[in-house]
This record gives sequence, C-alpha cells and structure tokens, in this order.
Amino acid sequence: MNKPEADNFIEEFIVEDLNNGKHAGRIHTRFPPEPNGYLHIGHAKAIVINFEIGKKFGGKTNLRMDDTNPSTEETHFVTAIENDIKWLGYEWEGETRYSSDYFDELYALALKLIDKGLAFVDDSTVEEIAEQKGDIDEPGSNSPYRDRPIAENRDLFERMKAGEFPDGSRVLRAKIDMAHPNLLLRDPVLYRIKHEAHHRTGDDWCIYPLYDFAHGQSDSIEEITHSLCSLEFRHHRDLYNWLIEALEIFPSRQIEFARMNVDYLVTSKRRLKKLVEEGVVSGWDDPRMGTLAGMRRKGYPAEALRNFCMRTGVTKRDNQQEFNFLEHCVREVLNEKADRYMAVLDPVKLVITNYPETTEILTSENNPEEEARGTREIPFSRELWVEREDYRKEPQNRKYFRMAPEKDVRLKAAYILHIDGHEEDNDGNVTQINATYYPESRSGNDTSGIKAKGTLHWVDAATAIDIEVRNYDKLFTDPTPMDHEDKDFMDFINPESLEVIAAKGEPALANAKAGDTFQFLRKGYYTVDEDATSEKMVFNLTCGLKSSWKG
RNA sequence: AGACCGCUAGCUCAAUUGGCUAGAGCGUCGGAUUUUGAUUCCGAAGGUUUCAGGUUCAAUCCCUGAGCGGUCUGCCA
Repeated sequence: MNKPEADNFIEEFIVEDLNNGKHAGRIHTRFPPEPNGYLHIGHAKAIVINFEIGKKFGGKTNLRMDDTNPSTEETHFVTAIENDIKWLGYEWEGETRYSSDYFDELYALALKLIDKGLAFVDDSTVEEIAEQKGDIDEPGSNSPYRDRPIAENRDLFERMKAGEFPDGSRVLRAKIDMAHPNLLLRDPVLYRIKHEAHHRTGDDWCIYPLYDFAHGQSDSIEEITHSLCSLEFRHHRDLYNWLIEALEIFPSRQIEFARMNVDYLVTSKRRLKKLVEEGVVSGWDDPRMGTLAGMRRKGYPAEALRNFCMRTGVTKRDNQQEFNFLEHCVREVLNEKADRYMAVLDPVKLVITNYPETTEILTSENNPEEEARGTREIPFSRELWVEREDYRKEPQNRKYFRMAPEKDVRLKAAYILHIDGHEEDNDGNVTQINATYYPESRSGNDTSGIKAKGTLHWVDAATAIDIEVRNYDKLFTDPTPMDHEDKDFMDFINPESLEVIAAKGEPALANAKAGDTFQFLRKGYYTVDEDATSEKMVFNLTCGLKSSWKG
C-alpha cells in the first residue's frame, strides 16, 4: 500500500512516523471532548482533523469523553455530543470511551509513580502551592512535604482514596523540578480530593485525576498513536512526555495545531452560555449560534461544514476565517442539493388584466443543476403576489430589468408581462401592480418574439400558503467582538440579527418537513425549522444568494 | 521579565525541503452565458515573503538580532 501524501504539518509528522516504521504503520487518533457543553464550529475543526486523518491513513478514531471533573460534567451533554458528531458524518471506533472508565488504572499508575519516588502527597494549601510555584521569571520552591518517604506517600494516597481527608486538604503531586522554566513541570498536581458524585462512577471515588494525569494516560491506554490538540496544550506536552517515560506506558505522540476562529462566531463556552442565559438567543441551538446544533438548525449541510474545515488549513498560526468563505461552502453544497421553489417575502398584489378568470397549471424544474430532481406543478392565475422591491413606480432605463411602467419582464416558468402601472394608497404605498401578459410567451413554448431581460419569482394569490420566515443575520456587528480590550463582546450584539416576517409560498411548500432546505428563487436558501406545524410552515434563512446587482 | 510558538496577496493556505517571472482557493474588479442580477465560464488587479544583518553561485526556506502577535504562574480541560 502506498502512503498518502501529507497535506499539512501534522500529516508530515505522521508520514515521517510511518516511514520510520513506528507502531508498525498503525494510525489511531481520538476526539476527546469534555462533556460539559455543546460542540461548536471550533470543535468541528478538531473533529474533522482527527477523523479525516484516521480515514486518510487507514487508521481509526476514538471518541472519548474527558470526564475527570465531577463538578461540571453531565450525561446529557454526552448524548448531544455523540449526535453532533454523527450528524457531521463521522463514526468513531467502537463504543464511546470515558476517561472515567480508566479511574482504576489511573489510580494504579499513580501508585506506580509514588513507588518510583516520582510523586508525593502534599498537605500544602492551594495558596501555599501557588506560592511555591514561583513566577514566570522566578524559580519556585520545594514543598516542605516533598521528601516524604515513599511508604508514607503510599499510605497517605491510599487514605485519600479511602475518603479519610476532606476536600482540598491534600493532593498528589509529581516530583519534577520547582525551578523548571515550564511552570507545568514545577511539581504539578496530579490528583485532588473531591467528595462529589461523578456522572458515571457515582460515589465510587472521592479523588479525581487532573487533566495532565488523565488525558495522556487515557491516550496510552487506548494506544492512540497521534494525540492532536490545540496550541494552548503545547506546554503540557513536556509533562505528557515526562509521564510517558516515568510511567513506562505506550508513547502516544502529542501534536498541537492552531484553533480555528470564524468571524462573527463566538466559541467560548462562557460566552455561548451568557448569550443563552441572557436571552439574546433562543437557546444553544439558535440558528445564530456557532454551535453545531445551531448551524444544523440554520440549515448548514454537514458536508459544507466538513468542506469548510478541510479547506481552511491546518497550521500553528493564529487564524481568523472569513465568514463569507463559510457561506461559500454552504452555497456550494446547497446549489447542488436544494430544490428551487418560489416564495414572496414582501408581497404586493399583481393583477394581469388580460388574463382569464381561470387557473392554469405550469411546470417548473426543481433544480436546474440536477435534472434528476424532476419537475413540479405550479398554479398560475390572474392575481399573483410579487416582491415589493421588484417594482419601481417610475419608468427605468435598460440597465434595470425588474418591474416598472412600460417594462417587459418574465415571470419564472410562466409568461412575459408588460407592466402598465400601479395603484397606491394616500401615503404613496403601492397597493397593486397592473400588467398585461403576452399569451404566446408561455415558458417552454414561447413564440412571442418578445425579449425580457429580467425573470422574477411570484406565487399565485389564490393558492399561496402563508409561511413564517425567520431571516437571520450575524449575531454581532463586529467580526471579533471578544477582541476589544475596552469593550465587552455583549456590546456588539446586532439588534437586527433576527427578522420574523409573514410571507407567501407556493402551495407545494406545504409538504416540506423540518430540516428540508430549499432555494427560494432569487432570495436565498431556507430550511424548515422544527417549530413548523401543518398549519404554519416556518423557514429559517440558511444563507442568502450572492448578488452582483448594484441597484 | 523567562520559556515556548508563530509571521508568505484583503483572508486562509502552497512553494517538490536551498534552485526558473513566489502559486491556489475565497474575496474584489471586469467580461461572456443565463427563464434565479444565482450557478457556470473567461480575464484582471493584488507580494520589497515583518525588518536588519549573515552564510551561499543561489535564501520564503539555514544562522544571528530586532519588531509584532500568541501561550504559560487552576486542586479547569
């Protein structure tokens, strides 16, 4: 089997390991979320990197809940996380794993470290330990308990586990070097006492390992070959490697990459939570949120998100992705997948004065990009709804191809119209547009010889259904609302990020199901919201269409 | 201040690991096509590779220094 080519620096490391015959050519990655929140676009990047690398090199990818802190983790997040990953299109190896499954093994490893004289039980307080830590440019000092005999450490640690001591009274610390330039190697805390029930192990434990004594060890237990994480864990790698050597366990290799940031999307758990709690959004799955649940509800296809994550590179530099590239990826998929329907978002009545009092059934293709999507029937009659913004009261020049007095325009899948004029109320608002049609101009067999530059969407007034349309805009007025030293990100909330309107849709739209995405011709992609009922269809704006018209 | 990491078009990444006029996608601006002012197609603009030295026949790449940005002093992950 010939090895795939490396597309980024992580893959270069992998190819290098493969070439060196490391792990007999086996590749195994993992995605290790902490089940204390919902997945967002940043997680999607990590998921895609891990799973795609597994796939590309014929390897496997585990899903492991990093649940070592009983205070913050909840089981319902586990289910939500699993759903999001499946929705994104990935399948992990075997069952979902949990760091908490390894508590026994982790405890045994701690004992081993103690027996090797590389860990000690410290009676210092939180403050004292912080004090001992020293500073970034100043060496720390040894804990007075650092030289406790091994037997005493063992005894104390066993009694910590047995529940003999209160929270915070003692910790287990690695014995490394209090003068190390990497603060994480200044005798880091490995275990703490917490008399708290864990979402999975219940009251079995009252001591819990910290990240540094759980994550790497779990990687080793699962024989993960490449442990990919974000840049802020760079300093932890030294400890990660120190523990591999001290514990003599499977040597997983940690590689760090830069997190992905996207304009207008916040990904911090704290901020996301604040948006929900302050009622700025309707919930964690609000379409304006950068959560996977939110983007799914907004109608972003999983494929588009995957493409987005794959096309934005993998490097070690801080990066800020443009929102329009995300939307580009969304449109690209939807252009091919979404059927075209017509809906009028800001309806004004149009009357074809020379059209008979009958209803005619017209046919239109569902998707010009994909003939296999077939056609559908659309009723047409004398009175229609058209878009208010498509009409201008005064005659226009040739560069304008929508409706205006004396203009000829094509109605999509129907006839060419000659616009005669309009009626208006006392305030000058157009109440009705009057037009005549060219009977020989019917779509498909046009023999009229009339040319119309513009083609407009419309719905038949008699058969149109009332729909609710939720037009979403960016949640913030600034692409990086959290990056202002003098202002809080909440100061940049866009007051107009949601507009709910009553619109008119063609009758076939009544059969749509939640999650279905359509292109409303000339307007944008819209996805049926879960709030939709048989009485009232509700559509979320997924993404607008590009427009080069500078009208 | 110390350690570590990073810096190539507006944005995100390439550059066969030192070798032709430094490429691509997105964006922008033109043009063609179009029963969606969408899509598609064609074209253009856009770079002193952060800066200054050095090594070399040759530097985006190696070395030194500087600048700018990031990370690290939780019993969070």
